[in-house]
Amino acid sequence: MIKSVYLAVMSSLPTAELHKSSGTDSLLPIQREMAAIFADLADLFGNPSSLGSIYGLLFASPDPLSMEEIVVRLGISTGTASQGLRRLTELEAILPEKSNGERLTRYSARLELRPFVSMFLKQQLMPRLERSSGRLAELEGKLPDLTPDKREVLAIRIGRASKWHRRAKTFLPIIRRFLG
Amino acid sequence: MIKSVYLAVMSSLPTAELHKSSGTDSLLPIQREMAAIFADLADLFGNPSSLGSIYGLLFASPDPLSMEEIVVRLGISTGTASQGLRRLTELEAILPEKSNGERLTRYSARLELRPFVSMFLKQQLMPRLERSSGRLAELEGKLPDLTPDKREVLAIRIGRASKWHRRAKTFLPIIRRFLG
DNA sequence: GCGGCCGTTCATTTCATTTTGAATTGAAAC
DNA sequence: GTTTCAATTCAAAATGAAATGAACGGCCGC
Repeated sequence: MIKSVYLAVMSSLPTAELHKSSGTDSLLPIQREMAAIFADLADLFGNPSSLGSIYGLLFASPDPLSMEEIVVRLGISTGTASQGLRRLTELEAILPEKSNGERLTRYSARLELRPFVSMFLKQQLMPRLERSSGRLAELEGKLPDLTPDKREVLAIRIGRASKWHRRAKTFLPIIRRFLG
Repeated sequence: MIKSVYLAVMSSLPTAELHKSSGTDSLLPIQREMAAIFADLADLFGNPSSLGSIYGLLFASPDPLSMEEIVVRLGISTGTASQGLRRLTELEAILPEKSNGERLTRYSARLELRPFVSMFLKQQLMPRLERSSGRLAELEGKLPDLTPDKREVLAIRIGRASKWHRRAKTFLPIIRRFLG
């Protein structure tokens, strides 16, 4: 039924909430748009868009927000918020802060891009590239089964695919340094 | 029911097919593995894995294959094969060849990586980065609505996100040249 | 024309991923 | 010890992308 974060926020936010802390109102449209922008980017990189929404909201929040506030502002469920906050904390994309005297944890966005990119490359790209180049290497073991003419062709092709992998792997650290 | 390309090929390939052209048999395990490797890579980059399977099969085929042969060898439907072949042809990742005198088209893999990477960057990444940096720029127009203190914080943050985008966009052409 | 084979299309199905929300946990306050 | 409230868990529901396959279109040789 609810089709987007935009609609969710537009429709589900009680007026009371809007005015709880005056001066926050004018921030909402910006937070909403930022959440949407980061949601897009998140799924561009294969993450659930809710991750991006949460990060985007925090990115556009001068002050740390509690999970409750995030749930209300984005119109998402507590389950999604809880899991998203955990994941973002693991990625070191956000910072949980136990504020003095209060029970609840508030979260703020880390503004550096480096940990983000770094984690993505190290956790998503590298392992998969390693695995597929390993499989390519194993494939060479099957070459002796083939007739000589086919063996020659396949040897060349496997070699070429392996070269792609090597190039990609040398590139990752460079990207990491440049964006960090 | 059928859980993977591997199982599909293992279970659904009639023995008759296996022996139609002798000498091709020993190639099959390699083609199967190559299809699986490329299927993984395809979805790593956000493409349907069938695209990767088809390309991988052709990559491990010394001679061009017809759609029918692809369907049989991978155990996929004609619909999937047809769409996959069209897309791969558009991406210039494979080469369709109308062989002399025969009605059917045969396909072979282009072995260069460049068109692949190039198309991916140009068609997938660039447009989305452009769009989100556009949205960020528009966001600056909403800054005047805010109180001065919040305005200052948000201006800095939007500026930072914009910088990320600029960096990413300058990087893409470099990657393209390096991998091409 | 006609017949038959390639290939495409698209409504439907399948499947994996993401989200939900109610029940549960756990820890601080009293 | 009990109450309370933030936060987590997880089975079930919703979503959306991909695959299916039967119906369709069109081209080629005859």
